Amino acid sequence: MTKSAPRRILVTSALPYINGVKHLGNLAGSMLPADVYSRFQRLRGHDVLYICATDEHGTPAELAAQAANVPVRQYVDEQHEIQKKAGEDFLLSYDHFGRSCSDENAALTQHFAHVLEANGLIEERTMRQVYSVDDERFLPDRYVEGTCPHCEFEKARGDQCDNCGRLLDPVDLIDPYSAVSGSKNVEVRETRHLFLLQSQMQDRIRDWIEAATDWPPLARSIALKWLDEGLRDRAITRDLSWGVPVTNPDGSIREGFETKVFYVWFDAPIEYIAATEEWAKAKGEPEAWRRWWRTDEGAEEVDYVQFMGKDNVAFHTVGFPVTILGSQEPWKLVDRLKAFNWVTWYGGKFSTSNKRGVFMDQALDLLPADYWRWYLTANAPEGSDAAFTWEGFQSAVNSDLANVLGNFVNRITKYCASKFDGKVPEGGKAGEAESWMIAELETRLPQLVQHYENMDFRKAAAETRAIWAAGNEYLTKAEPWVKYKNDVDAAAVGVRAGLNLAALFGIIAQPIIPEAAAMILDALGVPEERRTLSEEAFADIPALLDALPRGHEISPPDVLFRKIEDEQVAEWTERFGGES
RNA sequence: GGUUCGGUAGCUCAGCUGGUUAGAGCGCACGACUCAUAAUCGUGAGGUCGGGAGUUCAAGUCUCCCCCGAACCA
Repeated sequence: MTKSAPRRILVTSALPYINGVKHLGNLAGSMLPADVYSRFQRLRGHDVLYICATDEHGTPAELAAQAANVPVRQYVDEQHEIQKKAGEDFLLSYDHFGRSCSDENAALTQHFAHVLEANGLIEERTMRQVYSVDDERFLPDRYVEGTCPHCEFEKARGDQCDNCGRLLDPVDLIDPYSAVSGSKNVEVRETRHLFLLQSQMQDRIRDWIEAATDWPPLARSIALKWLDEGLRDRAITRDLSWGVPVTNPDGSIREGFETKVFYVWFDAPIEYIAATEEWAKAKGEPEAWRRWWRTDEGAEEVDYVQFMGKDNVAFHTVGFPVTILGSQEPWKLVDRLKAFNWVTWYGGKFSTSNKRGVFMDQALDLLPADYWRWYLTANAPEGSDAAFTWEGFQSAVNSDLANVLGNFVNRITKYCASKFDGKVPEGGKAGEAESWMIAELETRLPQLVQHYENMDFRKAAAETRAIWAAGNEYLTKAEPWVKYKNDVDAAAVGVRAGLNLAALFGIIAQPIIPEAAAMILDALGVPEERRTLSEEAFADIPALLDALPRGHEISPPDVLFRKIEDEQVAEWTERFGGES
């Protein structure tokens, strides 16, 4: 048997913006699948580093702080803690949950800017931007509103007109006003900014993307589309106070940039690297991050997997790689990329600003994390947008978790407790029913592993469920309660296999529903070192049905999953406005 | 407007490079069982694979046109 060497796998999920607790759509489209994948690979025995962080810079953060009437720093501190807690409560197994406002990120962002400029990829240019006198600030495009020069729609945003759909330049708006304050006291001013000359990187990026043949179609097509349209040079600084200061290589503030910072678009992805530095420092090995990111220091052998919603694909396939490749330094680039569509909410989208949908903290007030994790994984928006419905959620929880898995564990452990003194029984010989079960596992377990490796999460969940369901079928075939009447040894085989199946079901459930899985495994007394999905663990499948030590004592767990009642669905539908 | 992705049983979805009677889960109907969270197991109900045309010995699976939906466009 070949024992494969542990791989080193770096996982990142798109950085949630600092502005408020994320909704279930955000969760399902990046953090959750990244977590499930990380857990799976750890259980395979690989060395996984899962990094995430809050994206804390930018105008929305400043304005939100202003609205809350607190200093920006305080606002982001508070919001970061809230999001960190929400992630922990959802059992997201980050190795580190960092912050893009860290010193590490500031230093690294400045470093990249210096290197890119030295390589001739950054230059200062003058641009014209709308300035709001009353707000005392330059307005980002979408914070300028006015009359569309094309269709005369009166509430066109500076970046695009919602009426005619045309892309706009905010300086072309008629009667512009500030969307921040409503003030019409705005004017166009000239301001100097750093531009990243993406156009010069066009060929390098195309070569790189065309070599990445195993990217999913969604990611590839988005990236190639951008390239086909031609990469544009882009301002990477903004007239703002909250962000990474623009410095010279010696650390002093760059002349003319005293009131400017880098644009979040530029510094946020760099935080993937910087957060790894934060992680390394926190664990007292300040250089440990380098072997994950520097290809000249060991990162060449790392598999780097990124998870994100489809809106982020362009930044990860084109924007960030321009920074990395343009630096001409040996940084790790993404190897595999998994993009998700949206979870929709009764015909529309989840929306943070409109408070549409269910948010992470609210969800956990209703039910434990595992319930949501299961539903959102089994119905992940992989192939297309996926509709969240309370009925679908109820059905997934009641049928898959309570009836198929929960009831299986319950029935076999209770029966063992009542007839075999709560001990894994001795005696008997495996027969036809066991052969059937083994054959099922021999085809299904490898498929399960393959689905995870392919990052097909819906299929992985479906296969997990099919294996659970096969356990119930097995018990029907083995029917120990019938055999018990005449042949206790024959019944013992079924109970023993059933208990071992329960253990196996807990083991394979761990990536998706870690809490319930742990309850099952604890109840059966499965030792930590056996809670693995490694190749060795699945090498001898017949042995899996007789793995628990005979005579070993088990205890039926408490109810693993409580069913969702129709009344609850009705109440939640009412409360969250689920019916449209 | 451009581009991309979808439109398959009541619902949610699988169906690589075209090839026997189009599949799964849920729901539904009927049956079985009783260890179990009225759980489980079995059987079934027969969907013009959005519409039209074409290529082919053969198309849900390729080509073209149309209709509907969604997303993206820095």
